[in-house]
Amino acid sequence: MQIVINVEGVQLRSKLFRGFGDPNRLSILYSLLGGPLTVTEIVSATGMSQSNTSNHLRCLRECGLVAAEQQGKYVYYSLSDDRVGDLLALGESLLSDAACGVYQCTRYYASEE
Amino acid sequence: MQIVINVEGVQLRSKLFRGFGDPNRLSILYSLLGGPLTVTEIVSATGMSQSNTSNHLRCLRECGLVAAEQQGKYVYYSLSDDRVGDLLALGESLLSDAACGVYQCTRYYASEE
DNA sequence: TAAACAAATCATAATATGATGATATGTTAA
DNA sequence: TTAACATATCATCATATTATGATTTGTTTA
Repeated sequence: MQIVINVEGVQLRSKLFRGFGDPNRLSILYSLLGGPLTVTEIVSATGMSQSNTSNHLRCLRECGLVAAEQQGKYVYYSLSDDRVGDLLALGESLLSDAACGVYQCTRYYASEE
Repeated sequence: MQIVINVEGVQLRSKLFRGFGDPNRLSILYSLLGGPLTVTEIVSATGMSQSNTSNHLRCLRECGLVAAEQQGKYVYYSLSDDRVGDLLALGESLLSDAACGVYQCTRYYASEE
């Protein structure tokens, strides 16, 4: 099997995964697994600042991972597709496997010394 | 459904996805879908420099997404787990859905103006 | 052991990303 | 229309990430 994807295609795909690749965005996605939440609810669920939450929500929204719907003075956010949850679950599965070395990876967010 | 994950757990999970979140690393992973390759083969398959390839391979290796095996003067790299390919496939599925807005996302690797 | 090739590492510079505080916009209800 | 609250945006700074060229380490074969 040989799969060839052009440069543009790879960038597109990496953008999708990068949506999941930040702790704060991932916190937001996890918080939405239970159903739609307002921004204020996401703020209190994640402990992030309002501004930071809004910035990351924009990223997630632009990348199509979450959907926003205004209701009165609230904006409800939700996962845009079941497969977003599926991807999270598959990540869980990979991580829970002892063979996966992510625990030892010190490349990101880890004190190197 | 309510899922609570501590800060450490979220960082761990985001590290996993960040492995997929770079165009060059993703190119490497795609090149390995067809089976194990040596570093030199990956270099020519992806067009990346040897040094850059090696750097990203280290990242992927430390995060447990690929496995390395020395054979003579070559080091063969391969996907460490079928679920790595599954994750790529799930990403494909999400992307192929018109509802997904990744195409419009200009946050990364896109000329804004 | 020396040459030739494969792969990894290192220091550095350029760039991308993320967090913050201040501010602006939008919505409801008094 | 004003006050109060919800959300988004902006400019800026600190930091993380990436790519590069030079160098080093490791392996095989002559």
